[in-house]
Amino acid sequence: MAALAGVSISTASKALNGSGRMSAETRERVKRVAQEVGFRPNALARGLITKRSFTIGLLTNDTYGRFTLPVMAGVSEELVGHGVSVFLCAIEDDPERARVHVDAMLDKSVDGIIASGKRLDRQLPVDLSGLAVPVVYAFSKGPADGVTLRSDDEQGARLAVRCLIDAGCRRIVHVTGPKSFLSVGERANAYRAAVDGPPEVLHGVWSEAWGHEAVARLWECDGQKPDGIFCGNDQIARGVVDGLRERGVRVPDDVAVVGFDNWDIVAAQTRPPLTTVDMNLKTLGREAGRLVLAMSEGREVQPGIRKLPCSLVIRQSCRGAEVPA
Amino acid sequence: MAALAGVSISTASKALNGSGRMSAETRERVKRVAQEVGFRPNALARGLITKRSFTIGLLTNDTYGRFTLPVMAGVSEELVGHGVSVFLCAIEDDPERARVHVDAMLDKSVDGIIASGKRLDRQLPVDLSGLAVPVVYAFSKGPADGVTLRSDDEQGARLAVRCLIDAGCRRIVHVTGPKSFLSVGERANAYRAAVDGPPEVLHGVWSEAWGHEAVARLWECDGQKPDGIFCGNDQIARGVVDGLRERGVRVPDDVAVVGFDNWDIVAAQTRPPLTTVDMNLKTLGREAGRLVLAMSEGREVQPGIRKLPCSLVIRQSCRGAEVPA
DNA sequence: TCAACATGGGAAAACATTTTCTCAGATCGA
DNA sequence: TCGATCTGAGAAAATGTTTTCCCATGTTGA
Repeated sequence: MAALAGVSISTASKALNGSGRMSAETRERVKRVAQEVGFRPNALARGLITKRSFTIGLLTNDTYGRFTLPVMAGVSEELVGHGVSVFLCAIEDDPERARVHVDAMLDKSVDGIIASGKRLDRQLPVDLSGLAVPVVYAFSKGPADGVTLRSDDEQGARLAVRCLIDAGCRRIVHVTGPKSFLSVGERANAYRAAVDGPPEVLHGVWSEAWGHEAVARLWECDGQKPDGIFCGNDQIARGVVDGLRERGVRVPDDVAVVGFDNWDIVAAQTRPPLTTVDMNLKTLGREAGRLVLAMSEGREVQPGIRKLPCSLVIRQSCRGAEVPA
Repeated sequence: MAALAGVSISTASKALNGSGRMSAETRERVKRVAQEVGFRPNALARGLITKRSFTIGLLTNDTYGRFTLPVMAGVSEELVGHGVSVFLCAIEDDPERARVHVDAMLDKSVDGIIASGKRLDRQLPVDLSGLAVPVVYAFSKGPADGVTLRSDDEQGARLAVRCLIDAGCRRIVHVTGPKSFLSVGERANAYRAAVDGPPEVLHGVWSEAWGHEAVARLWECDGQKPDGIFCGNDQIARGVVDGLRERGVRVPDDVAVVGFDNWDIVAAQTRPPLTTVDMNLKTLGREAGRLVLAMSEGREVQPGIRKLPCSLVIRQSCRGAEVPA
């Protein structure tokens, strides 16, 4: 212990923490010695007395999917700089396992919990309200009086539609996922409001196959063909682009396409690579970390839903403002 | 505290931990009361004295990729049942951040560390040898005297080639990634040993585009065409399948294709869905959790590289034993 | 010169457990 | 009946910090 370098344990503690009273010289000396011997205070002992463990828990039911992965990375990155480590709790929609994880975290006196999921209109299979620790919901549904973070899907959809309009599209249709998803409804509403002509929304499932089929439906009926397609996610967009190519329709020259999610593996490998909406989930994770930290430090945080803006990643399936005027 | 129910604190502790001496009746009573009031010992205080925090750290530099995701889930699932929580440490190949994470974990007295990455021939950008806590390397390169867990890529490749042979293929080529990857060499070696005719290995990058190009090369030279293609990963396989379809070659009837990784989003959406090799990374994660737990409990674990078997997921691009004899 | 006060630093309590000691009473063998 | 052993349970130490007091000594003002 660094106290061997001149002062008592209590003085050393105060020196390192910037509390207590002592000469500037003593404080400096203690700090220097601590630095030299590489002293690191034991977080367990510290946590025992301060009631802060510098630890938070991240609950997620999305262990294979792509949504919470960037969220997790964002949380971890944001917090490590503050000395806070993150417990990863993978629950597979299993209430029992969730309970076990939450209990384990509470035993370890976590300073807060972030609940994260793969759908922002579904709750995790465990009730986190009434816990003694603060909870932040990130890309997951929370209670009405909770602190919730989510992407602004309407704004994202507007971005997509605007990009198509800027590219000169006059007849834009929306091919998207099941109506049961909240975000599907929101994106569709924003699409309807943003588009000039009469809106046309095709609902299906979140797959490439549905993208194919949607193209088939659009092209195999008579009537005017669209010159722009806004897709509910990148998988559908890929199916759409593939379907168009197979029909000899050129993307983006004949029809421009915009996706949603910026799922790199899909968006970048599509021919041509997809212009798509990015929900900035890593930023969302960082924000969740920031908020839960603030709450754990007793700072007041307004409950409610915070919508974080999406951004548009322009690749080649829609070139946006390169419109000829 | 449950000690209010008849006995002293020390007796209560001994009752709940099964240590010390007391009448069976007392022990039962304490346990029952603890259960009733929902008593949960404080892990910080316990860790302070027992030197076990029931906490391990998971270091990964693969925050977007698909490899450590299932590994992480496996670790978390395996350990939570033992009361152990897992610290998620996302380091982006950044030695500085890695250092910070490791320090934070050591401060919190983790019982062990699992180092996980996206390539099993690359070390994480931080030296974990000489730490006071046990380290397990999972899908990441470790030191020679370390405990390392990895997939058995040679066995996986044999599975793939055998499936093609069983499907009746006589001329099988291998389209794979860059030579610089250890696993590429291993899979190629196993392929060469398992195949009947003269081997042919095409190296490229890990992309669909390369799969396309490989098909172009194979079909645009004269000479015998392959009737089976073993691909280095699912993305290449998808490119190959798409390339074949565009040439009017039927899969699997004219040419059977097997991929590697079982990356669901790619393998299942390919037309036809890919038969592919699964590295069972979740199982690998569980095993890593098991090992690090054992080591943290002082049990002896043999250093060395443990290869875990791959399995074959049969979909439609190669139907295996449905060979007509 | 003396009380009042500021300054620097240490002693000890507190945190919630586990673990080692100790000790009174019961049991047992001779 | 007496020492020895066994049994059940509590007291106290220990874990590594932070924090609250407290006490010297020095300084200031009257």
